[in-house]
Amino acid sequence: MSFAHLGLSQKVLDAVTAAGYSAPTPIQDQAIPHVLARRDVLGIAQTGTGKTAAFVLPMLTTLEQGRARARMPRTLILEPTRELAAQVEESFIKYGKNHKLNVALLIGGVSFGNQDTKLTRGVDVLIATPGRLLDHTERGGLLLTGVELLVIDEADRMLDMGFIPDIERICKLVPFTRQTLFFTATMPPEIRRITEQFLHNPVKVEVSRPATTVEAITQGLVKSGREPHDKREVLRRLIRQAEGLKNAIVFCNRKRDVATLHRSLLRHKFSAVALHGDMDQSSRMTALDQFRKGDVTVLVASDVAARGLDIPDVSHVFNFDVPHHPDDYVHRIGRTGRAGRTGTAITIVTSADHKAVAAIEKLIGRSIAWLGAPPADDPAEDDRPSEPVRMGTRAPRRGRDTRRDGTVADVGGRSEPSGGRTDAGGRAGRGPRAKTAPANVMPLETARKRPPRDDAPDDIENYLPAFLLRPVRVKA
DNA sequence: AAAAAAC
Repeated sequence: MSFAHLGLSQKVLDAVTAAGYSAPTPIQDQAIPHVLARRDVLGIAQTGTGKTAAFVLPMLTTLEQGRARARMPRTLILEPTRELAAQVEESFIKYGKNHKLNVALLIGGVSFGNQDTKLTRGVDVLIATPGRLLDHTERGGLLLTGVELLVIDEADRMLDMGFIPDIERICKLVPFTRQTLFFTATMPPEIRRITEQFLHNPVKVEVSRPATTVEAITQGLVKSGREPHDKREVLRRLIRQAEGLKNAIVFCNRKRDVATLHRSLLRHKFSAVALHGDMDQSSRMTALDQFRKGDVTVLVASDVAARGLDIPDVSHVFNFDVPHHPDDYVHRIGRTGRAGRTGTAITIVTSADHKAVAAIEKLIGRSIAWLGAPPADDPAEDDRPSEPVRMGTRAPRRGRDTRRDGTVADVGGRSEPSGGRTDAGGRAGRGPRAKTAPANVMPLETARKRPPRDDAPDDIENYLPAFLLRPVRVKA
């Protein structure tokens, strides 16, 4: 089997050969001839199946005829996240190296100016996330009336993210006569409805999911205490003791936990970057780039990285938190064990997570083995700072973005050196510490018969000024 | 229960 019989142009075939590919994947084999025949395609496939090239290659061939007009893109590709959009752009650059096509990326978080200049020059391929695309159309800088081919990628994820109304709006802005390529990993009823509405007599192309949860990935569960610092310690041991660890993605459920864990890992001298949706776009790009190139070993990420991201050679996935939705588990661990390689996925489980684990095991239809807790690899290992904490000349500001532990809620993925900050886990949840109440306030626990919360603030917030405890007369 | 995406 080769690419030669699919009907692709010589320019495209040359680029494919130059990229080192010789045989099409099943989805490429099945979809490309139909795309070239200008049929609508409903592709049921996940990332890792070669889905992107299945539309990029025939699009390049088709676009060799004709020219783009100002502000009227010839083709439009919709992606749910900025990273996926950028990934598709890279694919066009790679396979379009023998073409002179204008490709524009319309995503949020970057300036309008450059995007607008490109649109004015005329683009053959427009790759966009829905929000920024609609923004451009509303400003009048973009007309979708010339779109000959529309690609809706990762449709089920768009649904999860609430993008379907946007997608419906966009579909109404492009000509009825366009060709539509629609890709989804699953077919929930809402997606089925959309396909009936927007596809005309589509060819259905379905490929089995790549070996994700089965043979390619070794899965395991590891017990941990519930406190974040317990989990961080378990994670560090897992990373240090992992066999054949080349690089790893660590997933957290929340963005701020991504930021905290990232800083903690840096403090412990791990080579790590963070990726989540509250980081500015250039930091997101840099982080992903450094991880892809192998400049850093660990990517700490939210679920923005769980689906679709193509990083072919991730040896380990660690779930710092058990994902709330079992589907997310499958997507997360699917970042490893790709492209015929094997991978390891280890999930840190606390006593609060057993229901979520049961839901995951039910979904994947098998139980996941419990691995023994990793032994301490260094007796001195604990969650304290690896060097004495030097306080800066100014006390850390306790503003909106600064938490009790002195860490900042989001550093935009920049690597902060370890000095000068207090340890994120140094005190977190270690139980009550000796109180030194200011003379004029009464300890809260004296005032109320309630033990201090584990995670209660250490300082003034833990005390109630005495005057507040005096009885107050309220007139009825 | 959270994340993602527009200024």
